[in-house]
Amino acid sequence: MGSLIGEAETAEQPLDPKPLHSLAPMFPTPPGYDVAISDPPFFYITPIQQHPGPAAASFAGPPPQQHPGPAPASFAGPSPGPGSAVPLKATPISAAFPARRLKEETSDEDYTPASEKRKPSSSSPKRTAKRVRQAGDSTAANTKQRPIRRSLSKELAGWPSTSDNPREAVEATMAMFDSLRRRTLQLDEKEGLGRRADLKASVLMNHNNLKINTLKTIGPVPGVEIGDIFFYRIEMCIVGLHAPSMAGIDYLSAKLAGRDESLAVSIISSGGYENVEDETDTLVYTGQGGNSRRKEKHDQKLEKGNLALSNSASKKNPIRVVRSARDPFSITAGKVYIYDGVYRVEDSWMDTAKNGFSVFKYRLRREPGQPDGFSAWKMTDRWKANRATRENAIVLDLSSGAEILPVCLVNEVDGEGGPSHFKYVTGVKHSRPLGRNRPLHHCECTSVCMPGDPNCSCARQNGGDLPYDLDGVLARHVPLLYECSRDCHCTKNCRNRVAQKGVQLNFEVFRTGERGWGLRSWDPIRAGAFVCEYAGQVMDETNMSMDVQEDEYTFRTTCPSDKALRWNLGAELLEEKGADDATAERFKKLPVVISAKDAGNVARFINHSCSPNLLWQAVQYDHTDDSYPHIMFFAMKHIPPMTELTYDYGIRGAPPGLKGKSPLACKLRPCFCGSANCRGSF
DNA sequence: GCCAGATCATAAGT
DNA sequence: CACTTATGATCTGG
Repeated sequence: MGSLIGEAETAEQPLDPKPLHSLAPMFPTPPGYDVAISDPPFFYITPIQQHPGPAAASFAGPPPQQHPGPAPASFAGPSPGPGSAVPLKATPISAAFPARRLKEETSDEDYTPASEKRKPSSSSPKRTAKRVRQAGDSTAANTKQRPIRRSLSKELAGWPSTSDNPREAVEATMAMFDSLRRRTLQLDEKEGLGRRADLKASVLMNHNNLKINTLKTIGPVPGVEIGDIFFYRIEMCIVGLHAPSMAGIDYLSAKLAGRDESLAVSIISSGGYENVEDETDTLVYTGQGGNSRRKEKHDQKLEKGNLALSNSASKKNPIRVVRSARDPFSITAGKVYIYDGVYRVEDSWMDTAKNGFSVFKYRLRREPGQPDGFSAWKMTDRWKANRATRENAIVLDLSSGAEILPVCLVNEVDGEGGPSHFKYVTGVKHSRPLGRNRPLHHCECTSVCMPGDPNCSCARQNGGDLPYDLDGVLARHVPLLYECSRDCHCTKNCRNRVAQKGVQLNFEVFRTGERGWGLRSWDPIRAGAFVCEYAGQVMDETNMSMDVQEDEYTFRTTCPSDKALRWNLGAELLEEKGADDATAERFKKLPVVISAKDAGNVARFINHSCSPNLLWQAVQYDHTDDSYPHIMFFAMKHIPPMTELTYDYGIRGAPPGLKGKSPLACKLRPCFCGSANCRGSF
């Protein structure tokens, strides 16, 4: 077997000295395939697609350069004209489901929720804090598909295309996927069929042509940046970073590559094999196969991904590498995948695994000059293990012990010694007692609240859904969210107690370039995860006199931004009713104003961005005056460690179309968020 | 009570 | 079409 590798290397030796781009024009284009060549070292190859959605039609070269060749035009087919690149216009979602009906064919009419089919014998559900799962799900129930009736065409007008702005397209695609996934999970759990919502969301994406970058590429994928994180393998398929849903090695087959050899394009090091992960610029990767949990173990063969990697060892083409880590906030041993840029195979050999069978080994070296990816994780891991190792720290705990985890204060930019004095508090203080005359809402659930329990009054208060999943991830942005209160009979482990438990992240307040102090986290934050509350003094706006200076430490609700409203897009598409519920009308402007000038928490350092990664969610649990809820921040997208946290401050003063305008028409401040769609001021 | 391994259904490719 | 690849969630046994 070892000689096979040797042969492959020897056979390719004559070609080696040439860089890939000089080889590229020599690739013949097989019938039925288009090969487009851009500047080195990237080229794009695809079979001609039957569904020439804009993803294929408008596919451009790696940013910022545009695709030079005429090849993309040949993908176009009946593609929409410029400016109308909406894949779903021609594809109503009714075509999307049922994705694949299994044997017991059911129509939407005779669809019965599994909860109604449950056997009486299984009526004693296991209720533990950790394994909260509806008992009695049958295999038959698991084959059911949730019907989706709405057409996507209306909602997806203006859907970003990869050619307009690849980054925006990737973010929108990720947001859509996770919104579909979270809502699918929330709905399925109620019926006891909450399995693999990630795959269900992916099928929906696929059948609506919502996947992007479907052409396999060598080198970077447009819009996917080094350091981007993913919480499911399937998320990387959807944005074209790594096509196989399971296999760790993605490659261009010989036929697709238009040559006599396959080439590896992407690998995922997910901990299933004995890979060497210590270094951040090299990786020793084990080939695939022979490791099945279901069948007998055997020697690895030089085929498929292994063969492609061996070919890449002699071709030296760039290979995207995804590393993985344990998700620190998942109670079910979830993983985080981190895109770490491109590597090249340096060496390959055969080895014997611990189980005695032979495996292929590949040493890959990271291309120099790329931004930090996985190495940032190693850095934050070190700081978490020993906070004193944080360089340029001014204060190791800005909260002076008020938070569960210390808040570091660092300045790597200038000579500022720290923010002006304030008192660190973790909650809000009201100037008058609130809703004392009404009893707190509460449920009678024993142990923990369960999805689908018709007797849980907290679920009823939240429109029949528990708002969070088992990991505390928010399913949807809602006008007002009710967590379980101190009068609820459930335990502190109930999944409906999330934001009330306070901050669980390792934060640091840091000096930004142009925006004063900012906030970021040493931990990864997944979309929907709770970040922090806006703490401070709650002001009564009606009594607020004009001379009360509104400053940078004042939180004021505005109508949620478009981005925050569109966070629910996927969820709305799963509803049988219209998606128009999610308009600004549902989110009334609240009178609550919070000043963090004299007293506050980390939230007072969160800067504005027109392209934010946080949204605020009104949450109630400790009083009954719904005009003055807690203001809780949640992640709108997956946020890698050390990324500045921002939210959209909204348009202050009297934005057009908004009634009940603020009496404090305050001066607009210039915006330095630097995003592509920056409004310029806020 | 915890963890490794078993079990199960699954997507997207060859 | 059969087969491979291995995930993610839960279940089971030591």
